[in-house]
Amino acid sequence: MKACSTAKPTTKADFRRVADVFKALSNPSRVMIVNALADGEHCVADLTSLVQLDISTVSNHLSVLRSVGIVTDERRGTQVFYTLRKPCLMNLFCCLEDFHSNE
Amino acid sequence: MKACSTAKPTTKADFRRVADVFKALSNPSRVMIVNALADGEHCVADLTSLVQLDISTVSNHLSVLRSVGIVTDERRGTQVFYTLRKPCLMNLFCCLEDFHSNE
DNA sequence: GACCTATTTGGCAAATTAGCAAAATATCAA
DNA sequence: TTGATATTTTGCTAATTTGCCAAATAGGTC
Repeated sequence: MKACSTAKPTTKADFRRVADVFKALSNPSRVMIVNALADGEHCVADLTSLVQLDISTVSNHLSVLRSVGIVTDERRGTQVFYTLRKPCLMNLFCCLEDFHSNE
Repeated sequence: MKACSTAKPTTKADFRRVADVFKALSNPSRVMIVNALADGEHCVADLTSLVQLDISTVSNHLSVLRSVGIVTDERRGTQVFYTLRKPCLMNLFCCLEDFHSNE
């Protein structure tokens, strides 16, 4: 409800950057991962058993999310834990949810 | 700030649907269009001169946005006016903006 | 060293992409 | 009906991107 604290995108580069973030979210498995991380951090193995893909594939998905700043990683021992860096994304999920059910 | 009124995505189809919406936003020109529509409706010709592409290309971009429910169209005379159907997207733009500038 | 977890790299086939041009459609007006 | 304007649809191209896995590599622990 509150206004933007910063300016809207204006330059070509701005729009590309925003688009890149959306592109990172344009894959079902990655959406699934983000959704899971909304409840708290998870290690790669956890996320792998969640999305049921090869661990290298999941690692690649995570690097896509990381590259646009959606998640952060933190190594703790032999494991790497991922955290959702932009919880505001979950509000978006709310906003989008009724897309399909809309008249 | 307020909680989700509906449930989070759970099924494979849910996640694909959400991902599809993001995919529609994964193109700079389409982001530009959505951004413009945030200020009010625009006809196709207006949007065409905004993004500087062939009108048929713009029309295709609009149909992508329409297909996932982000915009609606309304014919008025010979022109077709497009409206942003999910203003909540603009909140997201706010949320995303500082992605690149983040540490 | 052995062992576990995760990342990187390379490769592949398939799918998707953005764009334009030309043809088709729609609306209005003369 | 003819013509003008606005938009959409279709067909096509070339280029890019995709998701995935397997193998190799790296980092950490014991």
